[in-house]
Amino acid sequence: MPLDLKSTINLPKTAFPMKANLPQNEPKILARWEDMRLYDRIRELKAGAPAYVLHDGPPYANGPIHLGHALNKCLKDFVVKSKNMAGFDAPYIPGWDCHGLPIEIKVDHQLGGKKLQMKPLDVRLECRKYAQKYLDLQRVQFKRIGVLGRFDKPYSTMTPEYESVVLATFYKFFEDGFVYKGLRPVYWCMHDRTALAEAEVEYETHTSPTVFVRYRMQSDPRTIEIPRPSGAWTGHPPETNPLADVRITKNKPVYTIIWTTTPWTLPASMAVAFHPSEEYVALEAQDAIYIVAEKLAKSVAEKCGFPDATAIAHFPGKAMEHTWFYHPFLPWERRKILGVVADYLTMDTGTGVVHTAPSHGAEDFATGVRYQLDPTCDVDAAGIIHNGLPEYDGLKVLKANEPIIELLKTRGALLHSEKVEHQYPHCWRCHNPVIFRATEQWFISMETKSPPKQSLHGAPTAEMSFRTRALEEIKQVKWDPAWGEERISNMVETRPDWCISRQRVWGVPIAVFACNGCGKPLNDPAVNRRVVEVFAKSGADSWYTGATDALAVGAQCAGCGGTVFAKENDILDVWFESGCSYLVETASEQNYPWPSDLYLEGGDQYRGWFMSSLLCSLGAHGSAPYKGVVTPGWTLDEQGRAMSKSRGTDVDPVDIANRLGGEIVRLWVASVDFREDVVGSENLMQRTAETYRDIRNKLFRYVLSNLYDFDPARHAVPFEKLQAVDQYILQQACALSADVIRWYEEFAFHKIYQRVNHFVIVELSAFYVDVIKDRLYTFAPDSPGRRAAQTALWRIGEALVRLLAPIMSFTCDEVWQNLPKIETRGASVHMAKFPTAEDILGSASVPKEDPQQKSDWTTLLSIRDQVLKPLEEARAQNQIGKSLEARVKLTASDPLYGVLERHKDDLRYVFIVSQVTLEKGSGNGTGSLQVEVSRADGEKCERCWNYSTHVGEDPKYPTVCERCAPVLRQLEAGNDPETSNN
RNA sequence: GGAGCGGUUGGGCAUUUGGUUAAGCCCAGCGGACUUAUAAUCCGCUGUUCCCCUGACCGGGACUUGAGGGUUCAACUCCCUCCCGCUCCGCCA
Repeated sequence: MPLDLKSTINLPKTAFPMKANLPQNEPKILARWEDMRLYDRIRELKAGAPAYVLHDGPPYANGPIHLGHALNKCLKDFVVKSKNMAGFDAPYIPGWDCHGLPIEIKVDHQLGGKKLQMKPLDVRLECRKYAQKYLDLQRVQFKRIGVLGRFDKPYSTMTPEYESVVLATFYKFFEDGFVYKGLRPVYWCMHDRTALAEAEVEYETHTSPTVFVRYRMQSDPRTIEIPRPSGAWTGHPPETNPLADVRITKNKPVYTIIWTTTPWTLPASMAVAFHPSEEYVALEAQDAIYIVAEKLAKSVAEKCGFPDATAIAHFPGKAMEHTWFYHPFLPWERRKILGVVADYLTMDTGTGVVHTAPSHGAEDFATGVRYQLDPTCDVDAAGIIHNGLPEYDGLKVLKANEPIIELLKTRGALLHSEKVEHQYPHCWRCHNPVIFRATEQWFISMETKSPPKQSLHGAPTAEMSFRTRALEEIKQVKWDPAWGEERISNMVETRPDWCISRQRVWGVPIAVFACNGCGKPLNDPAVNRRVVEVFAKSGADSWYTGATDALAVGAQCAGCGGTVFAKENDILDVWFESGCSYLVETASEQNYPWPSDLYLEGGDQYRGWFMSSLLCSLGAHGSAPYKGVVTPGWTLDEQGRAMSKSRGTDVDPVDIANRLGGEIVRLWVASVDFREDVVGSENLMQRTAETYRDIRNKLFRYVLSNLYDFDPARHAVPFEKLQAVDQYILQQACALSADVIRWYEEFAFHKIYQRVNHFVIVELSAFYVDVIKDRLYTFAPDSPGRRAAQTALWRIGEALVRLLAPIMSFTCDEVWQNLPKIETRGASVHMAKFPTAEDILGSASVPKEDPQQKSDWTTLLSIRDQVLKPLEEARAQNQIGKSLEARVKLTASDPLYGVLERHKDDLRYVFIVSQVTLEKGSGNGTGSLQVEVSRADGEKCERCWNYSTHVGEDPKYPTVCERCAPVLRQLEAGNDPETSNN
């Protein structure tokens, strides 16, 4: 009777496809999550659990997502999902930053000239549409790569609720006395008569005149103190003052020489700046002495026409601080020029000395603040100079250059002039050169002491400035990587007062009324509260409708007692808005903790969101809004350079999701060490897809395909009754699980990736699975040996599907649906918890690790390697083909022998050979091992392909071995495999 | 200017809290087994130079973690100097 032996083998069987078809299947899984309201159901499930809040930093809603977004969101998703599975209630509310200049510019472009005729309200409406369009697009894209969160109710900075909290936060600063209005230089377009932000400035080549101008020293050189702290300026006895000596003996006037490309700023010149620590020289020319930087002395002397001048004194720039100079053309009574030091001076061009016009440069302005220089701006919105000498008064700044150069000549102050081509800021819209111009802006002071009613960690703060308090708060936060603390501390230490006003339309207005009488801003808490209420109802647009006009009625100006007010037009810096995000979130989510547990954003946010969130929260709430801050690196291309769309080296995560799968993007994110800059490329995505296939097929598909007849409730074998190798692999899985769970806590996702990959490839696929195939396929379906192997596979599958769910969210949910049904299981893997040791081992009484067993298997695996090698040689000599054709003879001495003896029944399976004999060798204690390979004894069993000397002993089945014959008898007896107890 | 990262075998990614022989995985390459995970799976080889051995292979030994120093009984790991590559933030009179 020809028996179809193959049909009696328990071959793997599964509907879980090898090919994932992720681009097609992921959208279906997403639809299922949506239908079942997965996010909400997790929230319901977690109600009452300890909270863990990762607060989302809002991306800017002005384009499709790029790989940096994907990295950011996937990392957050890993954190949130793993926290949920670790037992926390970890919500995730995504947010969007919707106001601000980039959108307004884009909309301006779209509107073209039309904008000029439009009311602000209508422009705002257009901007809103634009932002909403990209919010919607990004939302779809984030979901596409598997990010799970409250996407149906995200936060957005352009909702009435959000806008009202922003305004309330501003008022809090305002009422607490941190806000002031003051002058500050900004980019200014004379043609469009408007302030420009940095993003609105384009650099174009421009030809400027450059002038070398001498400023005569007014101070008596003998009063100048020359410090010699470190001996760097030795060569002069400490008691003498070289400059004074020179002056006295030579009786020549002393000048310094400045260099500038903007002669028109000279009327606003208030100071000359020297670098404090660079070396300066006094050059003696024919009729004067000139002070310039030593490093530039030679080129200056040549250009200015005294090439033979000799250096008669050396001193650091610091020596010139607090000296006085005459202005080159303004009389002494009208303008006194102060000698100052500034460390931003460079020694590569010019003279090493610059003139300082506080109203026409950011650095100049900062220097001006330090030395209390006059910041008055005599240039009006159209760029016309006022209050000047007749030679240039009433001229536009660029037109004033030539007359001023002439004036310098007449006064004998001009030493040299030429034309130079350089990159100069231009207006993005009209392409005319822009200038720096000091205008009135709103500021939050970094130096204002906090009112006594506020406290910081319970300690009185009356004496601490806002800056100091911020620095103190920074210390309370766990910065990861740790250098972040130093970085943000440096920034807070050195940052100027926060300029929070913008002369723009698309944002939250600085909703303040100004007195018509004296111009003083009205700061009336009652009025402020009324405005917030209107904003909360109708949004910030209400500042531009009539809805808020009457709110100051009845108020009185604190300055002049006036009762008529006008509305301010400036809007708030968008960083102020996004900095309020956690204030907004905690205002609406009552059960949210303060501070949040984690902020996670790129390193560019130290200056941005990390800083503004810190300052806003400090002002409104008295402390930082985060306990921890994690910073991923930047995304680089394969050459290790910043990804660039123009260079074509950018990787589009949505494109990857559509071609390879969102899961591949996620797995890539998990594969990189995100704390450093990360490399992404098509190549790496392809490789990640390979890893994905390994995990999908070698792990999940293999597990599922061997559980088709396994019902855990009936068939699971207790740990004690598993075979040694099953116990071993489960204990390995247990160790893996502990590592993985710990690494989730540390956000060390790349370690999880590596470790899981290793487990799947090396421990499972290349070893365990190979070893148990004989049992799985050839043993009777319900035999204890087969059920034991199935139990191990099942427990591994149950463990890994949970452990990987935060990362491989799609696939794990797919696997979840295919695992044997058990009653306690939720509808999605994302509702489950991480496995415990008990879950994996199936027993609470089994130790997580068995040192004896572990060391035995370490030994056995190393012996396995030593056996595989001679098997390969035998194969090369055509002695055997498959390893089952072999018989292995081991001669070992202790301690190896002891290990082998303990596991002698397992050896043939571990080596996958038909027979193993073991002999004790000489050399006790040396652990020597000899391996001999020969052809297996007996004949090949047609069923299980092992070789046996007992093939054919059962006359009914002449071609099978002693293991297979009873199985066949049983099967043929029609025993239901499910109830058989072979 | 401020902050920071990286340099491991043909390519990519790991590991190394200073200590047994540093190298595991993937890819590419070469060779093989199996056709019972089958549009799969598994196994072996694959750093350099030099030395010993040999007819040749095989085998054995030494060397090797950007360069050079230092600390140490011991350095891939810690420190210093440097080279190369890169990033973010700021500045450019």
